[in-house]
Amino acid sequence: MNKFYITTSIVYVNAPPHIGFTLELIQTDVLARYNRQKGREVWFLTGTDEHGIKVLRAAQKAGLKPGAFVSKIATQVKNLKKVFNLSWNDFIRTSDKKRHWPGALKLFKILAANKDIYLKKYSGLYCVGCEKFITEKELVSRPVGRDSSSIVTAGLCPIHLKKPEFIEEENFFFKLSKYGKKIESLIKSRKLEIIPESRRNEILSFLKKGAEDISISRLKSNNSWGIPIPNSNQTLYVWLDALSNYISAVGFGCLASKDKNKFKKLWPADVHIVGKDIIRFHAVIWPAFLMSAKLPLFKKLLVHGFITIEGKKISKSIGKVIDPFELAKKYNTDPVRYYLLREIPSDNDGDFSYQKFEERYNTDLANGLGNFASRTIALANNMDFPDDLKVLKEIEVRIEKTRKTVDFRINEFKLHEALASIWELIKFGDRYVNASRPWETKDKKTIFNLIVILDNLSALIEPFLPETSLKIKKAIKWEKGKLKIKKIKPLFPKIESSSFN
RNA sequence: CGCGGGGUGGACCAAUGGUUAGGUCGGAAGCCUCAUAAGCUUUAGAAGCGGGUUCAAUUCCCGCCCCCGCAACCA
Repeated sequence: MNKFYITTSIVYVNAPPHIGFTLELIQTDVLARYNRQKGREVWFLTGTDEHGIKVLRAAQKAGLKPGAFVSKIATQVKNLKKVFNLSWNDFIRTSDKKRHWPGALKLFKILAANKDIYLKKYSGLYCVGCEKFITEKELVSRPVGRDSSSIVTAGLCPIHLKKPEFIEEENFFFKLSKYGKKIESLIKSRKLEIIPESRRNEILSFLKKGAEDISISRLKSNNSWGIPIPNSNQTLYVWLDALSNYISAVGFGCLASKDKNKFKKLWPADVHIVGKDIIRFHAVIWPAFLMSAKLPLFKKLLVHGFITIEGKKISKSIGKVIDPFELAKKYNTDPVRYYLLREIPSDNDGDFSYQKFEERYNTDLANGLGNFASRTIALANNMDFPDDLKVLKEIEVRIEKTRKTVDFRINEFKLHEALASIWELIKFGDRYVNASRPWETKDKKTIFNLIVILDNLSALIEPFLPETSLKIKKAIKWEKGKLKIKKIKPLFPKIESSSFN
C-alpha cells in the first residue's frame, strides 16, 4: 500500500486564522511533502469546522448571516495556501451540504443502527464557551472590577468565567463507555499510536478513569447552525459533525462509485495532526465512533503544542497576537516556515518573538544555508567540469548519515531536530571548504564535492523550505550531460537592523 | 493540601547514580579571505534552597521557595 492520507484538524471559524493553525498546516505540509518525496501517493486534507453556537454568535456580532460569515473566514483560511506554499490536495468545509453532510449523517445513522445511540433527558448548566455541560462543583467565583475586594460574581464557568446557561433538553447520546476499554488496549498495544509519549500517557490515564457516554446532538432551537438530524428536533453536536470530516471528505456517505472507490483507497488515514487541546476528541471519541461504525481506525495521532508570543499566551486583548499574513509579507514564506519548524518543537509548546526570529534568520538562514550556497556557487561558477568526477567517500557517508537521521527525526515527529541535523551538514560543508581551500587550489574535485553537498541539501530541505530548495536546484544545471553552475541571488539577504527592538 | 510540567554558564535547551555536565545563540582571542562583515579553530562562563539514601547525587527520595500550564479571547 503506497498511499499516505494525512489530515490537519479542521479549524474553527469563529475568528480569522492565526499563527497556531498556520503552524499545524506547515507541520502537516512538511510530512506531506516528505512522503511525496519518498514516492508515496499523498492525500493531504485540511478544512474548516463551521457549525456551532460560537460561530453563530460571532456571525451575529459581525452583523453577517452565518453562511456569509463562515465563507468569509474559510476564504481567509484558504489564502494561507499560497502565502505559505502549502500543498494540500483537498479542503473540506463542514457547511458543505453536498460533500460533508451526507457523510456526517451516514455516520450518525450507522451508530444508531448499531444501537450505540440513545435518547436521554438532560438538564444542567451549559457553558457556550466550552460547548459543554458543567457541573455545580466545577463552578467558581471571581471578583469583578478593579477593586477586587468588593463585588464577587459566583457560579461561573471555571474556564471562561462566564455564567453558564441553564438548559434542559433531550439529546442523543453515544455509548462511549462501551468502547473505553477497547481503545485503552489499542493505545497500550500501540496499534493506535499517539505521539509524543507524554500525550499518550495523558490519554491512558484519562481512559483509566473510564469514559462516560457523551451527548452528540443539540436541540435545533438552541443550535440552529448545525446539521439537522432527520426526523428529529435535533442538530448534530459539533464533534460528531467535525470529526466525520476525515471520512466525508474522501467520499464516505457519497453515492457515486468514484467516491466509494476513493474512500476505499484512502481510508484509514495514516496520520491525523492535532493540537493538544483536542487530543481527547481524537484519541478517544473518534476511535469510538469508528469502532461503532465498524470502520478501520486511523493509524497515528501526532499532537503538537501551542505557541506563546514573547513568553505569553496568545492574547488579543493585550496585543499578543501574530497575524500569519503580515509575518509572511514582512519576512517571506520560507523564513517563516523555517522559524516555526525550527524554533517551535513539533511535539511541544514553543515561543515566538521577533528578536528570536531575526536571530534565527541571520544565523541559520543568511549565514548558514545562504552563505554556504553563495560560496559554493561562486567557486563553481563558470567552471568546466569533467564527466568522470566522483564524490569523495567521506562526503557520501556524511550525507547518508544526515539522511538517515532526518528520516528518523521526522518519523518520531521531531521536525525541529530533523532541521538541526540538516544544519549540521551545512557546518560540515563549511568546514570542508575551509580545510580544502578550493579558492587557492581551484581543485575541481573539491568543488564538485561541494556541489554534491549543496545538491543534497536542496533535496533534504525540500519538505521544509520548498521555495529555497527549488532556487538551489535551479543553480545546479545539467546541460547535455555536463554540469553547469549558474549564479543566483543571495537566498536570504541579511536583516541588518530590527524594527522590533 | 486540585492536577500536571519545570528551575542546568549571559539567553535558550540536552543528557547523566561514577573521570574534564553537552549543544545552539551571545562574549573573548586567533586563523582564513571563496562567500551575504559570512566561514573555521580555540576559549571563558552553570546545577533554586535545605535535608536524606549512597562509597559516590545535577541525577533517586523528602521538605521548602519560585515560575508556568490545565484555566479569558485559542489551536
